[in-house]
Order: sequence, then C-alpha cells, then structure tokens
Amino acid sequence: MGTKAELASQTIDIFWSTFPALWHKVRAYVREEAAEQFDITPGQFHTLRRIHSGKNSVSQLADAKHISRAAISRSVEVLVSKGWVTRTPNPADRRNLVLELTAEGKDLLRAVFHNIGTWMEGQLLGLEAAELENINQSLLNLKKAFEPQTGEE
Amino acid sequence: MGTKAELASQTIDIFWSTFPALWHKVRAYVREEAAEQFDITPGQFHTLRRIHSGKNSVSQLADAKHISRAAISRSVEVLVSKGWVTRTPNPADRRNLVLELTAEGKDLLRAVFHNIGTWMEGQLLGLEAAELENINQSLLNLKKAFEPQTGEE
DNA sequence: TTATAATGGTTAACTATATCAACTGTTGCA
DNA sequence: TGCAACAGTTGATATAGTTAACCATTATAA
Repeated sequence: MGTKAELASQTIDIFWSTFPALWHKVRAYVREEAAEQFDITPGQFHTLRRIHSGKNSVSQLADAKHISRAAISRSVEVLVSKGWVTRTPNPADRRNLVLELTAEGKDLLRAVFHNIGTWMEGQLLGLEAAELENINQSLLNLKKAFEPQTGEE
Repeated sequence: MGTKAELASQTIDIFWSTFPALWHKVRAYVREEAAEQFDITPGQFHTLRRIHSGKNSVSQLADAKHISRAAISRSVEVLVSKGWVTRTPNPADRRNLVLELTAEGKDLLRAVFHNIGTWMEGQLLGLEAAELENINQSLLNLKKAFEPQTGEE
C-alpha cells in the first residue's frame, strides 16, 4: 500500500480515461483522411506500417498485433492485390514468404504519415516544450513497462 | 524550426512506435481474459465501459468512438440481449433511449476491470514512482492536446 | 534414417463490426 | 402548418477477427 501502488492505480484510471479516446480519435482520422484519399482502411494502414517497421512475415505480424495468422494472411492478401506489398519466397526457409512494401506502398505510407503528422503536430503545439519532453519519456517508459520481461511472458 | 517543433516531431515518432503496440496488447488481454470468462468481445467491453462513464445514448457513444450510429445501435442491441444494458425511453425527448448498465453489467465491468487492473499493476510496478507520476501527468496532457478546442473542430 | 512434431502460411465456415442508404418517429423552427 | 434536423433501427455489403483443417517444409530425436 505504498505510494508506488497508489500511483500505479492512478495510472490505470488515467489510462482508461485517456488512452482509448485518443486511440479512437487517431483511428477515426486515419479512416476519414486516408480512406478518402487512398482507399485504405485503418487496419490495412496499420499492417502496412508494421511491415515498413520491419515485421516482414505473416507470423511476425500476427505476433506484433496479437491476432491469428489467418487474419493477417487475409489482410496481407488485400495489400498484395492492391499492389502495395510483395510476397517473395525465402530460399533459406521455403515455408516463409518475405513481405516487402512496393514503391507505391512506400509512397502511400509516406503520404498518410505526412497527412496525419501535420494534424498531430498542430494539436501538440498547444503544449509546452517541457510537457512534450515528459510525454516522450513517459511513452517510452510505458512501453518498457509492458514489454515482455526476460524469462517471462 | 524551434525546439518545440522538433519535440513535437519526436513525439509523433514515439507515438507510432509505442501507442499502437500498447493498445493492441491491452486489447489482446481483454480478448483473451474477458472473452474466456465472460463471453464478451473487446468492442462490447469498451461500449459497456463508455456507458458506465456517462455516455448514455447511441448518439453520444457514436460521437465518443467516432463511428456511425448504426454500428453503435447494433452493438448496444447485443449488450441489451445479454442483459447488461437497458434502453429506457426518455419522456423529455421521445426520440431518445437512455442507456444504463444493469446490475449484471456493472458486476461484469467491475470484474473485468479488476482482472485487467491486476495485470496492468503488475507491469507498472516495474517502473519508479517518479516515472509513474510523469506518465500520469503526460497522459492527461496528451488528452488535453487532442481535445476539441473552444470554437474549433 | 526415418518417423514425428513444430512451423509458416492458406483456406473454409462462422461471427462481429464497420460502412452507407433508406426508413420511422419525434422535435424544433420559421 | 410544414419542413428540416435529430435519434435510432434495419438492410445490404465489406472487413476483420475466431477456430479448425490442411499443405509443405524444417527441426528433432529414436
């Protein structure tokens, strides 16, 4: 019942009152802007984003998003059919298909990021520099707290 | 090109590398635990959560989640059919149906929150007290930054 | 070496959740 | 009065998730 447990309990309350609303707001922005300009759904955008950040197989994507391989497989199928992603057999392990963004996929991702980034920056500039620094550090700490511990999970 | 713009740009990068992963992790936890114990999907849980926090009509829920009234209407229908929510005609405006949690709905929500809270607290206790304080303040600031401005949006 | 288990990926059948468009009923306003 | 706006539902459709079953390949181990 020390101060730390109390703080953690506060964090949880604050998490629920801030995180989902913010997430849904960003997702709604993606839906409105990106869907209108590029015919891409939020889910497809996020899959594209994760491929870009190095998750280059169906299994890796499934692990990252904590959903089934079947769901990712279909999602990737759509991205391939739209010409944004390629599936290349991996000679070193012929079960594996390596995913990569096409030039069009990269362009699209860049455009959507730029679009959303402009909007987000406009919102964030309402804060003070010191507040932004704290946010940056805090998000990284939050991520660290929820990362799989060595030897566990 | 001041420091503040640079910080905001960093914040956006950090946002993308932390926020979605964390959100999907929490969502996955809800899916596994809550679904198994209470036969409730993450989406239903979040709708229940928002009704509990005071969004007591289909329209308010649609605004809060930034999705269509039609989608919320169907989601609420499920919650009603499962006995977790009631729809009561509002005498002051007979177009409006007031949503409320039933006792079962409240119990369920409490149980799921307790379940997830225990898990989250375990994760958060890996951080220092000062880090938790910063996280609490930062999440509130982040929310503030993305709240509709007076006279805009 | 050879059977068996585990991995990577797809497909099928199903359910949940989102869209838009069309609709009913009610309210507000000119 | 008459019409526009609002609250909510329903139908048709698309996307996204589940589990189970399956194929091909790779890893393990008797």
